[in-house]
Amino acid sequence: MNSDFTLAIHSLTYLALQHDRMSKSDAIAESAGVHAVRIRKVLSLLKKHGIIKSKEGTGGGFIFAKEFSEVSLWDIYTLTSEGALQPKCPESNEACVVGANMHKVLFTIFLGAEEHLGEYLKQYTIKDIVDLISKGN
Amino acid sequence: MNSDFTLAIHSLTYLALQHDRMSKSDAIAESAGVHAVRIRKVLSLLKKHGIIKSKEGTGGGFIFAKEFSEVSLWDIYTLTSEGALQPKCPESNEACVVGANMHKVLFTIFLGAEEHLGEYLKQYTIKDIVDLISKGN
DNA sequence: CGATCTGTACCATTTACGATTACCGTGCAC
DNA sequence: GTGCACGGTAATCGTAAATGGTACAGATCG
Repeated sequence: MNSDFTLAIHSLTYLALQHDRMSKSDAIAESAGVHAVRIRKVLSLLKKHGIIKSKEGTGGGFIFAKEFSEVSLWDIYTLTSEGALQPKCPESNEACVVGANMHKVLFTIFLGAEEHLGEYLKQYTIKDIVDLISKGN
Repeated sequence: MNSDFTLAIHSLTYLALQHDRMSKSDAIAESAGVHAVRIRKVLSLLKKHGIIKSKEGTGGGFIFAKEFSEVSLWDIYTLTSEGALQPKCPESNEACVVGANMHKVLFTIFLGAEEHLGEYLKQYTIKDIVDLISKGN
C-alpha cells in the first residue's frame, strides 16, 4: 500500500499531540522522516476534506479541525489509498473464456474485500492511535 | 497489490477448465496476456506448495493436483502477496514520540487487517471462480 | 538423437515512487 | 510599503521495483 496513508496518520497524530498550536510542515517532516513537500501534499488533501486547517505566512502551519475521535482510519484510507487493494491485471486475451471474464470477476471480489477492510478500519480513530502511541505500544 | 496474485488465479482457473490434460505455459501466457516465463515462475511457486503438478518434456505442462474447491483465494494470497497490505513506512525520527512508536502501532493494526481480509478471501475457492467465469460474470 | 517442455539465471525496459528544486501567493511584522 | 515566513504546486531527476525478454540447462518422450 501507498505510504501516503502512513504519512497522513503520522501527521494527524502529530497534530493531535500539538492540538493547541499550529505545526509547520518542516517539523512534521522531520518527525516522519520525509521531505516537507510531501507532507504539504498529503495534508493539502486532508485540508480539502475538512479534517485539518492550514494557514500560510509567519506563524502559520497546520492544525486539527475536528475531534480526534471523529476521524477514523477508514476515512483516511478512502482519501489516500482507495482502490489500492485492487490487484493489477494485465490486459488478458479476450478471445479466451478465462481472459475475457477474469478481470470482472476479480474486480467484484476485491470490491467486496475493500468494503470488508473498511469495517475493520472504521474501528480505529486518530484518538485511538494517539492513545496507543502515548502508551508506547 | 501484486499482479502475481492475479496471474496465479488466472492460471489456476485455466487449469481447472482443462482439468483432464496438461496445459503449456505458452497457452496460459497467451490467455493471461503476459510472457510465458512469468507464468512458469508463478506456477513454480504453486507447485512447491502442492497445488499443481508439472511435467517437463514433450507432452508436458501443468495440471491441477487438488480439488478446485480445496484451494481458496486466501491460500493463493498467502503464497503470492502476504504482507502486501502492510503500508510502507519511511524510517521516522526515533527522537520524536510519534516517530518512535508509529511503526509498531500501524504494523499491529495492519496485521489485524490482513487477518480480517483472510476471513473474506477464504470464502472463495477456485471452483467458485470457475463458476463465475462460466456464467460470464 | 532431436524435438518439446519446464526451471532458472540473467539482463533490459518500463513504471512508480519519492526527493529535490523552484517559484508563486498569502499573511504577519515592522 | 518592504521583507520574511509560511503553505501550494508544478517540474525535474534519481532510484528501486515490477515486468518483459533472452538464454540455456535439465527432463522427457518418441
